[in-house]
Amino acid sequence: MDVDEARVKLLDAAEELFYERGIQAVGIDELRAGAGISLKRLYQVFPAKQQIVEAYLRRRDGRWRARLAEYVADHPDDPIPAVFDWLREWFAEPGFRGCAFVNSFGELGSTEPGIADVVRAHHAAVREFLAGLVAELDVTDPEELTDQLWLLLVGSSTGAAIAGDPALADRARRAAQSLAKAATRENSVSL
Amino acid sequence: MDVDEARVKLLDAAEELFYERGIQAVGIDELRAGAGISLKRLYQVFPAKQQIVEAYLRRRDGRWRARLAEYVADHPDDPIPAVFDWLREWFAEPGFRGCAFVNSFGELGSTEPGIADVVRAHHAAVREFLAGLVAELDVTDPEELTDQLWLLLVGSSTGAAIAGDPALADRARRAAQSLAKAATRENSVSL
DNA sequence: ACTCTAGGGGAACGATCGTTCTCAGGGCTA
DNA sequence: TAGCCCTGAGAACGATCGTTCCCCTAGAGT
Repeated sequence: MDVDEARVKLLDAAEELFYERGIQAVGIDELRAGAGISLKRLYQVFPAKQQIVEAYLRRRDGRWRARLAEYVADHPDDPIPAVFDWLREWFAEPGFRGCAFVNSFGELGSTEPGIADVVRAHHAAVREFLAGLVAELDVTDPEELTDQLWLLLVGSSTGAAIAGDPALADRARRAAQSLAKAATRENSVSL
Repeated sequence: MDVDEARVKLLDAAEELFYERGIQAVGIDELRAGAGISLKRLYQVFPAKQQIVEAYLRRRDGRWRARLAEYVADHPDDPIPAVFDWLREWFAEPGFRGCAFVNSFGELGSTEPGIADVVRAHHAAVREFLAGLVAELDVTDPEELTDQLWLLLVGSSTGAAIAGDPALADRARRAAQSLAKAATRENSVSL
């Protein structure tokens, strides 16, 4: 087992354990056991727990947005509703526990600036993705609609976790469509 | 200093410290020092930290909803926009760090069932409050609009904390108005 | 004035955490 | 085969946590 393989196994274990139970609730030794590596290897790959946390969040950011982008690319006719269709699938996955970045921010955002930075970067990137979808539409205020879609995405992720109701994605989906329709120049002109 | 006074001082310190830095990051001794009471008193009032946490969340739930309800009652002409006006004021307060319940849920929701229960109760109560406002309107699907307003509330609270932008309340406010208008029976009939 | 008791300050305890250190073993080269 | 270095397993360390215990003082009641 070389360093690269250990890194992958460690991040796999970190993702599973940190997301399920929170960051501070998972100890280094549990991480080591979950990854099936030795403590020496672990500290060789990441010299401190905080770096494991940030690497976990960064990898999850990339994978999460890639999955979303892939789903949306597969539904080019209705990209914005597709976002919320994909969210609904995500909400219904076993072990869904809300947005890992929101959770991490609530737990450590005020204590560990590095974590707060990763969380802000993730949400900025998600917002940029949504901005790309909005740019395809002819809306009077793209920034406004982008932020509103982002609010629905964040709200439904968090709300679905707390209420335990994946159907909130459908509520958000219809809200998004309604807002998008109201924002289109075509619509406001025709009225 | 009697027990009741110690309880109040303790919850005041708990609210300030837990909200600012997270629950696990604040130790019992820091809580004791912040409240200005002795360790003996502290354990006389609450026999365990977990009970302090739940009492803190319960008191915050009541106070937060009372402040919101009072503000909305003072603006009877536009109750739903008033919700988001009040949110904007809250977001702009120094030390705003998002929804205490969302943060606590992310930190300990999967580990401490008692905390998860308080968080769910808070959000259910907020939803009920919004449902009362929606009930004043003549909408075709009150449940749908209630959930959508709730998503905007949760999303803007969390989003404003992460993005550090109180103006997201305005985005949410206009989204809420747009959704409410689109949902009214009057509007759908006139089209 | 003497006793009794409640309360404050803070040491002590046991558990757990992140991190470092020790040591034995096993594959490599000479 | 002998020496060497890297690794794995896990003990050890120092810090910190929640909680309990001890000791001393101060004030009320007789």
